[in-house]
Amino acid sequence: MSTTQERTAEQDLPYDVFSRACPSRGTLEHVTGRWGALTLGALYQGSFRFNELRRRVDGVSEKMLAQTLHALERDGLVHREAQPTNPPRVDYELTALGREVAGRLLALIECVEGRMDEVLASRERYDERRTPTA
Amino acid sequence: MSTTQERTAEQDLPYDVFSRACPSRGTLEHVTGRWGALTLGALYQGSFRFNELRRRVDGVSEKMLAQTLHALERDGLVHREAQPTNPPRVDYELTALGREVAGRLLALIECVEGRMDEVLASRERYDERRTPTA
DNA sequence: CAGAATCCCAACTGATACTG
DNA sequence: CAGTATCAGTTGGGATTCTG
Repeated sequence: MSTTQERTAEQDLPYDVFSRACPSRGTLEHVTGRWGALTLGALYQGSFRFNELRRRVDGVSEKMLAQTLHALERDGLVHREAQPTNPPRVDYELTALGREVAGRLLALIECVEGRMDEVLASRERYDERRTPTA
Repeated sequence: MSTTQERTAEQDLPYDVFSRACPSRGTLEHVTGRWGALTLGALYQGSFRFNELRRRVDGVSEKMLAQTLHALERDGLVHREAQPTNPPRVDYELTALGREVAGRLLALIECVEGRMDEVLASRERYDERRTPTA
């Protein structure tokens, strides 16, 4: 083990997502994953029931939404409020922490959406360049 | 077209990532995907060669890094500068667009990293609650 | 060094069906 | 309504090998 601690002079946060073993990687994936991101984005608008969310997040399956909500709840980003009525009613909403994270996420999403024209144009150029002219 | 435009009072961007068919979803996934996010984050620090990036993004395989860089280059977020020398030298850096996106992404990453203690605490509480006391 | 190509397993994902 | 359980198809992703 001659591994010298190659500190890359970034910052001194206790967690470093660039490191393979950091737990923040897992959370980041829950947040940025396909359904995690959209779910957080949807919940930024308010409180919703399970099937309301399913409709808002177009294309998500029951299974994936449940799984996503579990992960986000476990990470403390989403609060699950279940009423023991019949039929059952369960509401999901962001926690304070979740709202913070979702805010940054929304900023990112809006940034990407706002620049999609550039992205699409770039793609065309890229594909053209590679297309065999023959 | 009897579909009533349920405008959820969001904004009038031409792209809506919440919609299944929107191309912004794909780009968002390139950006937020496991390796996409870390790669953009790493490139925010400067220009790097292929293997330098591999070292910075701990755990990424050659294949995934190449694949990730292709997608980001195609989307116009990363610029690839290849010098026809021998041995070859290729540098990757963010485009102006890429820098913008990466900036928001970094804000998100730092937010998550800075709150990991809360996340970890939440996880413990959650797991405890579910653990059969038996 | 910078990558492309191949192989292959594991994980993600989506229907479907079922339960409280 | 709010999920869980199961199964099958697709993709993700790592290790290895090969090329310019």
